[in-house]
Amino acid sequence: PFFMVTDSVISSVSKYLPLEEVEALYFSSLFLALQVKQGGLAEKAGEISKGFLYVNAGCLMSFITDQEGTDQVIQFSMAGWWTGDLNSFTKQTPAIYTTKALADSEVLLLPKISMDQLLERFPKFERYFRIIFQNSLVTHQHRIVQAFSATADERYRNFQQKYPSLEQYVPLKYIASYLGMTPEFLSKIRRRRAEK
Amino acid sequence: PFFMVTDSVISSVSKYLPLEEVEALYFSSLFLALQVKQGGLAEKAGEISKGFLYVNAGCLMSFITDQEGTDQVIQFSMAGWWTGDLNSFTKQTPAIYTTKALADSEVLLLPKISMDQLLERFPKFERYFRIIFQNSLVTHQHRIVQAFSATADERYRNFQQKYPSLEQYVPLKYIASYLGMTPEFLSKIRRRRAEK
DNA sequence: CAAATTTCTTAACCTGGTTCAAGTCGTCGC
DNA sequence: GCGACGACTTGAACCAGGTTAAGAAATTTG
Repeated sequence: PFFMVTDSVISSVSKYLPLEEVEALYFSSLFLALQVKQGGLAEKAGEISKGFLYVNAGCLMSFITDQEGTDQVIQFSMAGWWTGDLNSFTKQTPAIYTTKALADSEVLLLPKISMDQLLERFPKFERYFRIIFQNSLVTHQHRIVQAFSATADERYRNFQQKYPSLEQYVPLKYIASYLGMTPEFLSKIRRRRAEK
Repeated sequence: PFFMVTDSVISSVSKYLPLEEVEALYFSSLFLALQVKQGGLAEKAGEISKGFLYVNAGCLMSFITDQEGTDQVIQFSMAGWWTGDLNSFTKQTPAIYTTKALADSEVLLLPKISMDQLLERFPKFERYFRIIFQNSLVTHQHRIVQAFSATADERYRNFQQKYPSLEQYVPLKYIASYLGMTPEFLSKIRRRRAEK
């Protein structure tokens, strides 16, 4: 093919390791491209993860639905990020997260078996995933610190700074949930700010 | 030597990859064993991480000291766990966490250069760290969900269930901090429970 | 063992954030 | 083009958890 749907993942990997053409081709062949319409689901809570998800285009979010039926947003995933229920993927147990498209999106699905095969055949990819997970871990640690020590207002400010693009097309109620507050309170914060 | 201080890390690695003797020996040689007395520091905020830390014996905790001088506990680390300021280690920038021994402890320090050398010489170790980080990421995700959706009481319950051993020798005020509440409130929870 | 310091608890009061209920606005299907 | 639904806001009552200050236990120190 003259242009491939997997261009973006390949260049993401190439940032950390030089790839031979065979490796790149084999890697590419493992993915399944999925078109997910806005509002559509890439992964459902209760089902076993079909694969680790790379966001090629668009924007998704993962959330948990608790006993009372309220959604708790865990993360937003933009183009170039990996997403999905990592625990379900790793252990092939039912997922607790649902991953939903916030805009029409293209997702590349890397099935568990394929990833296992990849790592066996070309162990150098271990390095790529090691780095991805290591970086993600640092981000998660920061988020825990923030969750406990920052006020709702500070959390919102940091969010805006970190993801300026997101606010435009993600409904505020999801942002509120991601930041651990009610939509009503986020609304109050916004008004307080507008007044000054 | 007839018995080595690095036995425990090696067996941790062996859980995920079979090691040849040369590899094990080389790996062992990279560590620096540190004895840290109760209350002593393995790593200081403001200084650049001297290495990634493996807890061989004892128990430590990592915390941030904020502007007002209050400590916010990020994590406890028991024997067999890795700890330290991962961001400082990775990028060799000043640490924001301080890591302190809660009991007399033995810590194995793996300097950044040594880890880089290790991964270059024996790339199979990438796999070990990939798995370690991947698992840790799952744990961190769960903690974020909890931070936002569980009450103080629930968080304390989960903590007791997950780390039954810790409560005995960690001061309650640190547990309170780790769980994102004040020591006074934790005290209140404990009394409410005792009454029923 | 007594003094000093740290940890833990108690209680009164305060506040950031939630809940609930109502109302406005945009937008989408028909 | 209007009915209906979802997104956002407003306000009032309420509550989980924080703050402050003081005292009781426990632990360390001399």
